[in-house]
Amino acid sequence: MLRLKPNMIKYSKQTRLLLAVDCIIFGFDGDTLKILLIKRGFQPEKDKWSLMGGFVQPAESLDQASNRILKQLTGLEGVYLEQLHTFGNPLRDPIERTISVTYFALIDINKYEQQLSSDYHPEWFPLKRVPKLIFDQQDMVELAKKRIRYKAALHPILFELLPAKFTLPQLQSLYESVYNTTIDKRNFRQRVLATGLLIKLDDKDKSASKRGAYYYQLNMQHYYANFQAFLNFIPNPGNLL
Amino acid sequence: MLRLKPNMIKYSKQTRLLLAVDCIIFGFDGDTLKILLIKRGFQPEKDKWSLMGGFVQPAESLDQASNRILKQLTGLEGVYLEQLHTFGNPLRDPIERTISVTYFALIDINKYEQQLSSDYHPEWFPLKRVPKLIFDQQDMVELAKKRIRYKAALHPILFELLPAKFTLPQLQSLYESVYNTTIDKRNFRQRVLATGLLIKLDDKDKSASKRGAYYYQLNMQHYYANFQAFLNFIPNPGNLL
DNA sequence: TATTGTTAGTGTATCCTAAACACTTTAAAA
DNA sequence: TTTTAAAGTGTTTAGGATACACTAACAATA
Repeated sequence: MLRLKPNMIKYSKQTRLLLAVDCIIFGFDGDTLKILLIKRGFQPEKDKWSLMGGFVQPAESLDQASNRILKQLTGLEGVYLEQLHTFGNPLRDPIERTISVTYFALIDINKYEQQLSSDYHPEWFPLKRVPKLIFDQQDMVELAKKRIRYKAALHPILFELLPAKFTLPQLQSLYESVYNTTIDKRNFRQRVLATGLLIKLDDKDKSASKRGAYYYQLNMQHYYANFQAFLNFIPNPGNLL
Repeated sequence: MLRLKPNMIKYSKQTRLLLAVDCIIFGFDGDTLKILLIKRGFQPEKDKWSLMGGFVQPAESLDQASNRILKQLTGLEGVYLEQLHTFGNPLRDPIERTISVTYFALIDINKYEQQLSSDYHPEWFPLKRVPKLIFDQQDMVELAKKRIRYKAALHPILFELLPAKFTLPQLQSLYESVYNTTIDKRNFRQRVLATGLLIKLDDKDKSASKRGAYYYQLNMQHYYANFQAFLNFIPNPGNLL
């Protein structure tokens, strides 16, 4: 295959722009869906609440950049991270035009809490009480909320917010808080167990009740095989691939 | 509100990158779903089949850029255009790192055919016979195919591919070709008409049969109101907003 | 040790939507 | 008039979603 030296040709007349990645990081504390914000460390808007972000470096892909940024703040690797949308309004950053590729992350909030990332003064905010954010980051958060609801209605992504072992009451509470609704316990258990995605364990979580609730874990085989098909809203999901 | 002069502060140490928009343009000729490709007009890969694209200009947003590019090629404005994904692999363009924000467009192929855009030597290719494309554009097309199938299973976007007046056999043929399947005529009509989205007109299209098929048009009120809810795959779609 | 309080866990009847299924109508062309 | 090709139309059946209420476990307390 033909290889060209980097400087043989250039798109010399075109403008070059700054490119950043911003992460909307979701966590679930057992009760409320939250996002993780930091105090911005540099001008402009220094010390204002902001998403965790950073500039894309010359040798890294966008996925790599988002993983690096997420790790910087949370210490976590290999978590669920998905590209959301790219924001490119010319005036969105008052200093200099900057394109922002946004990603949303779903993390196990317990794993995070063991980490230290004090430089950024991070704080979890319930989705209903997100403070004013810089630039157009409000829009980014809104879009991420929509996307997570949309996607979770069709695919089993919410498990990414729970520990490896979780109980059905925990899972139900998660769904209820994502969709801001209540679900009948019996129907919920029936549907979720019918997917074959869960493996019942022998031990119980006794932290939330005297009786204790059985732990479950994901059947990872089924999880990957049925990720597209989860709640069967789409007929013949194979056709969509 | 505070206004800063452009040069007061700059993110001076960061690398700036080229930013392009590429459009995956879908059309339906009554039989097959197709995409519109051009012969690339400059180096590298001059004269190879390529998506229609262009660099983002300093004063335009990403949406504006995609609309400009789409109009350049097709002459069309106000068509369905949706941001798809941003591709930013460092080596995707061998000359110089270029970020590509992709959009997919759904156009009425008949409106297009009246336009002239000979500079680009554009050609329609059935989705199953797309030629080799430059860079990572093959991936872009694959992703766009997935997205259109995914989205059309939940929202009435496929109407954007048809003329304002269309027949039910045409619509069914469109769905069948998007999902590469066959659908029972009676069930299809029942479901589609039950949405209340279609208004039956008095005249018929006699081009495809002796008997002729009644024309329908969209009820635009319902169309916008029910865009999120179309086929009711998602319960309480209001919750998703 | 009996009672109370709180959460976990379970089954069935009903309804509604999706799927399967075949014949009649229309109108031009032969 | 007969033939041909596509348009148009209803009903039955099956399966999944929804509604719904009581029992079990266990610790704390009286």
